[in-house]
Parts: sequence; C-alpha cells; structure tokens
Amino acid sequence: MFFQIDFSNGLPVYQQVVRQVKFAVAGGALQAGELVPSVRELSRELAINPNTVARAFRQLQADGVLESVRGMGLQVAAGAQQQCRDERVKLIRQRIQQVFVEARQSRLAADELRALVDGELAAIEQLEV
Amino acid sequence: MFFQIDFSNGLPVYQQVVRQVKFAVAGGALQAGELVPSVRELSRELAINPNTVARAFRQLQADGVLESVRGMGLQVAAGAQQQCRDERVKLIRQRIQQVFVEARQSRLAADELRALVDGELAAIEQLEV
Amino acid sequence: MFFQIDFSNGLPVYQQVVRQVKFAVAGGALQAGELVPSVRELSRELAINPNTVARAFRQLQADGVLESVRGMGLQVAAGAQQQCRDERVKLIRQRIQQVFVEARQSRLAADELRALVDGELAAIEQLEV
Amino acid sequence: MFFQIDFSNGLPVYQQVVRQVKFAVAGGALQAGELVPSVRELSRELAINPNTVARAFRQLQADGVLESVRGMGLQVAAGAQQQCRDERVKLIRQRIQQVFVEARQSRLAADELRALVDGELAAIEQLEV
DNA sequence: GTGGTCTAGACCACG
DNA sequence: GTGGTCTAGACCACC
Repeated sequence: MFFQIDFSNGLPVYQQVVRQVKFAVAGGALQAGELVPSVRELSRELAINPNTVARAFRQLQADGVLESVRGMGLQVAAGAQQQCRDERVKLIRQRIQQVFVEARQSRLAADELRALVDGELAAIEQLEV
Repeated sequence: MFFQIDFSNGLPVYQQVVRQVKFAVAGGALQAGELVPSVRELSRELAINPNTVARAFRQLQADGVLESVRGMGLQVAAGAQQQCRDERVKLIRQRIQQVFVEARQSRLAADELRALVDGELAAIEQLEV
Repeated sequence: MFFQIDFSNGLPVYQQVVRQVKFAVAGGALQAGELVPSVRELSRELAINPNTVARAFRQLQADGVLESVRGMGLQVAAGAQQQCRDERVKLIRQRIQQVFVEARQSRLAADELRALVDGELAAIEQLEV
Repeated sequence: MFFQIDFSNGLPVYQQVVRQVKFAVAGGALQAGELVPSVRELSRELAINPNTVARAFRQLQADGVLESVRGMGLQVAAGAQQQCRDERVKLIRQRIQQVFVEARQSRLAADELRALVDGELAAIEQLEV
C-alpha cells in the first residue's frame, strides 16, 4: 500500500487510516469489489498495532465504504467511490468555511483574507505542477 | 465581557478563551495596560470551570499577551496588540495551507478547489456586508 | 441443486448449506437413500470453498441426516425425513421464543407485540397465496 | 445501574451494553440530558474491561444516543428517547419477519406456523403476569 | 489465512 | 475526575 502515517500530527492514527482509504477509493486506486489489505498485513506495513487498523476498518464498514466477506477479508463496497468523492468535497468545503468564519471572527479585513487565500492557492498549485 | 463559548464545537474551551482574548487585543477592544477580568469573575460570566479560565490565562501569560501585576491581577502586556495581529494572520495562513494540502492529498483537482474557495469566499463576504 | 447462499446475511455459509439440505429432506425434495451431490460439484455450483461444503456434510453426518457409502458418496439416511421435520419445527419454535423474550426484555408492551406479530403473519400469508 | 451481562450468550458484551442502554433510554429510565455512568464506573460494576464499555459508548455516540460533554462525561442526547423507541420496534419487526420468511422457506404450512406463534405468545404473556 | 472480540495496562487532553 | 487513543497479546469462528 501507499499509505503513510504521521505520528507527530495530532490526528489519531486510526482516523488517518480511515481518511487515506477513503481518498484511495475516491481516487480510484481502490476499486469496488477489490479486497483491501488484511488487518495484519496493513498493520505490519504501517508499523502500527493491528487493533488500530481494525478500528479504522470497523469505522469504514460503519461508513459503508468497506464490507466484510466471511473468511476472505474486507472489500470495497459497491457505490463507495461516488460516496467517497462527495464526502471529500463536502469535508473540504466545511474546512474552508470554518477557516473563513474564524478569520471573520478575528475581524480580519475581507481584502486581507482574499490576498492570503490567493497567495496560498498559487503556492499549492505551483507544487502540483 | 463579550466572549462566547461554544461547547458543541470540538475546540477545547480554554483555547477558545485564549483565542478570543487575543482577538480582542488584536482588534483593540483590550488595550495595553488594561486589567482583564479576574479568573473567578470571567468563569462566572462564561459559566465555565475556574480551572479552565486559569489555564487560558496561564497560556496567555506564556504567550506574552498578559502579565501579572502583584495584587492587582493580570493586565495586557505592552506590545501585545501588534503581536496578536501578526499571530492572527500567521494562524489563519497556517489553517489555509493545511486545508489546501489536505485537498491536494485527496487528489482534488486544482480547478475544483479554486471553485470551492471562490464560492465560500463570496459567501462569507456577503455576510459581512 | 436449488440451494442459494446469502453472503451478506450474517449466518455462516456452512450452516446455510446444512439448513437447506435439511429443509430439502424435510420437504421430500431429497428422498432417503438418494445420493447428494459431491463436495466438489456442490462447491462449484454454489461458488463457495470446498472446505465449507465438506464441513456442512460433516455436520449433516453427525446429525444423522447423511451417511457415507463407500466409494459412492453420501446418501440421505433412512428416517431422516421425519427427523428433519421435527427438527424444523423445533428450530422455528426456538427462534420465535428468542424473539419474544427479546421483545419482553426491551419492555415492549404485550399488545404492541401481538399487533406486530399479527401484522407480519398476515403479510407472510398473503405472499404464500 | 441495572444492567446485566450474559457471558454465555453468544452476543458480544459491548453490544449487550449498547442494547441495554438503548432500552433504558427507550423506557425512560435514562432521561435526555442525564449523565450516564462513567466508563470506569460501569466497567467496575459489570466486571468487564473499561475498553469494552468505551466501545459500547462509542457506538452509542455514533448512533446519536449519547453525546460527549468535555471533561464531564457522556449524556443522553436530546431526542434519543423517541429514536430508541422507534429503533426497538423496527428491530423486533425485522426479527419477526426473518423468522417467518425462514419458516416459509422450510415449507412449513401456514396454519402450523400460526399455531406455533400463538402458543409461544401465550407462554410469554403468562410469564409477564 | 481472515476478521471479531476481549482483556490489560499505559498515556494524553480536558475540566 | 472524565473520555480518547494506542499497544500488546490472547482466543474465537469462519473459509
């Protein structure tokens, strides 16, 4: 797998796993019906405890992204790709709204905010090129 | 005081207090040399635990925004206003960067992101008018 | 064969096979002395692991429904039909008891329960017509 | 608390806790806004591992029955009572349907089934008196 | 081999 | 005191 865990980041490890699986599904790296790596395998690969991976997978099942196949493992649910895409956009929109509201609460002027955003947007786009 | 605590918001209460004090200083609502309300008074007013207020004030002292005056309480430090203004911009820039990096990690296309941002920016600006 | 496996149903696959064989015997679809399909044939037909079918057949032998015939395979035991009929009624009675006890534990009122049961009983009878 | 765990019952312990909390909320034994016993307290009382209780509470939060109050504990969410009542009826109806469908699949005659159900219903009602 | 459950004990942030 | 996270190791049923 191509996941990566950032332990210094405050975000709980199991949530990082959840997010990265969802992103992989949204991006098509994990196709519907495909078996995801086993709990033990992924835990070995990421050097984290199997229980932590299991918890992430449990969450993903509750979210309808994965489904269990008895004795075989966990597979990506049908329709999960569209769901993950929608969720991704929704999540990012929320985060953006949150920041903007915060900026407004701090009485940052609208043009200052716009300048900040444009600068960072340009920066991130250059990275992608 | 004019602070307001949002318990349903995941943000720790003491950090909400810290932020709001800093914003008040940045915006000039709290002037350098001015005494802030006592721990007990503020805790009563916001209906939160005195320990929580004390913790926020401890943080504000560590950040150099407040300083203790023997027998009087805590006052806004000299030069705190400029510091809070800088911090505010820096904080918001960080948050924006964070969101953009996250969006990039989720492989959201650059133009999709820009569209999202522009939409939300317009929305927040309309609110301000 | 006319069996059907439901993977999304929590019930273990091998138990589904056991149950369906017993129902077939009870209903007369499988007569005493008749040879059941081989493990390999049935596993191919149901698209399940041969080990799973073998386990189901082992269970059915232990229950006295099937018996092995050297070099021939497995046949339905004499007297299995009556046994399967009795077992069927007993099993369903158990399930009903279980549901009712659960309903009682949840403090559902007796008349509410009776109304629920009558409604569903009417529904299932209409389906059969 | 008045909960009771049955270890010999195949049902996972954490699910038993979830169910009993929901039943308590549905029945009004736990009112909205009320704090439920702490993880440690309940785990001591039921003689089970705190993690197991925590897992049940996590599930109850995901189901919208409990909500966390920072540093204080977990309280019953507003509107949880109605939700738990609906869920209870829906759950039992599902179970009843399941049994009836199973009975039909086993080709049990409709009048045999009705006789079975009436007998067990009478039995359970006598217990309640 | 697979996931699922449970225990035990540790550390953290928060009020 | 509270819940939340993580680790470690055990046992189970199922395929």
